[in-house]
Amino acid sequence: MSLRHAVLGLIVEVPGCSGYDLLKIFDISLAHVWQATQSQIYGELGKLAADGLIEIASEGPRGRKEYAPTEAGRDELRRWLTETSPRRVTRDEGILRVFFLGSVPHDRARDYLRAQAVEADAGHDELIDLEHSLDWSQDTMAEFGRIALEFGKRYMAMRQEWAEWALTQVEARSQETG
Amino acid sequence: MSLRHAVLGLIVEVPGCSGYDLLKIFDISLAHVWQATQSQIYGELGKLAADGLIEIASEGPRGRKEYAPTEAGRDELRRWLTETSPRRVTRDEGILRVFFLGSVPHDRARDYLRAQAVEADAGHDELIDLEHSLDWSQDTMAEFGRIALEFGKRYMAMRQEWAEWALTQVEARSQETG
DNA sequence: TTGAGCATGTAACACGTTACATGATTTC
DNA sequence: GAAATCATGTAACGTGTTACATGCTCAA
Repeated sequence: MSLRHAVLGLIVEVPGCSGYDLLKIFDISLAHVWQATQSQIYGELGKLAADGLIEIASEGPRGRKEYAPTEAGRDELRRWLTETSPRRVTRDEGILRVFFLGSVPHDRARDYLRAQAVEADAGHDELIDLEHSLDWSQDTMAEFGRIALEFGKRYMAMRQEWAEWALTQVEARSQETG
Repeated sequence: MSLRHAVLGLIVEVPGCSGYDLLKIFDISLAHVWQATQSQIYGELGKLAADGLIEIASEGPRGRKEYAPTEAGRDELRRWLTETSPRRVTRDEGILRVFFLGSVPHDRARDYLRAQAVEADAGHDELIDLEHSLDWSQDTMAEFGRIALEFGKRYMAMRQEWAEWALTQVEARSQETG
């Protein structure tokens, strides 16, 4: 139930935010960590409110609903963080495809790995831009947000280096076999 | 539809394998790349066969069904690899939690990051064991399997280094604020 | 006044997880 | 003959995606 806790956590960290605000946070700050769609977010807000973990603190123009955590909600967030362990769910289509690159001509495999390197580089740039666009001095998530961002940067750099290394491996093999 | 292509790809690469064999391959070789459950695998095999991308090559004892790809199946695998791009779906509960570590006492946050470092190290060891247990000389996936494995090893190493760096950051901050 | 952006919600479908259910073969 | 392992399948439920549907407010 990570989406539930992602939404709950954001309501705790960003008080007074609405579903619409959350949507932007997911699209920008959490884009590389936990994706969520608009319908998931609104759905989860309704469930969290029904379960008494968050509540509508105020209503604004255009039907805007600003949420705040309840005490039960804060407790649940802490419980999740301290009494449960994250599970590692691994699904990486980019790497999955590598297993099957033997089914396509060598030059196609090389194209693929080159594209992977480019993608990783673009992802790295995206994170640098994000780093510059956020107002860290104001942000309650400043300390741990920076730590998560650093992970993203290292991840993208590693991925790019790996793809470039992989290219050298495939090219060496192409020479051998002709 | 990555699961579909993961199953199809394995039927192409490992001819004569059954659902049961596939299950083991997913649990061992693909554990860090694409998880799948038994019910997903059997379900997908049925759909792939119904769509004419694979077929039952022979039946063994205990109801065992050995599959082989059809020409349409091989074509579809190549089409997937060359004409579509992998999409990056990012969901990492371990990193998600980092965003909310400000909600728990500093020493709990440190415990969490320490556990992350230990987990990454264990994952690295698991991949080393896998590397030693596979018979690379016989394996049709040898070349690209090795490249994927190298990714896993770099990923785990990077993750461990990051968690250890994160710990130093949090510890420095603890000193400052008391 | 019109368009951009704010703001919420639902319905249908696809994908993934857990648990249940069954039975054959081999090995000790 | 009992246990381990091989082997397949389904049902119920939970999560995630896509598309649809609606309406308000503010600024140019």
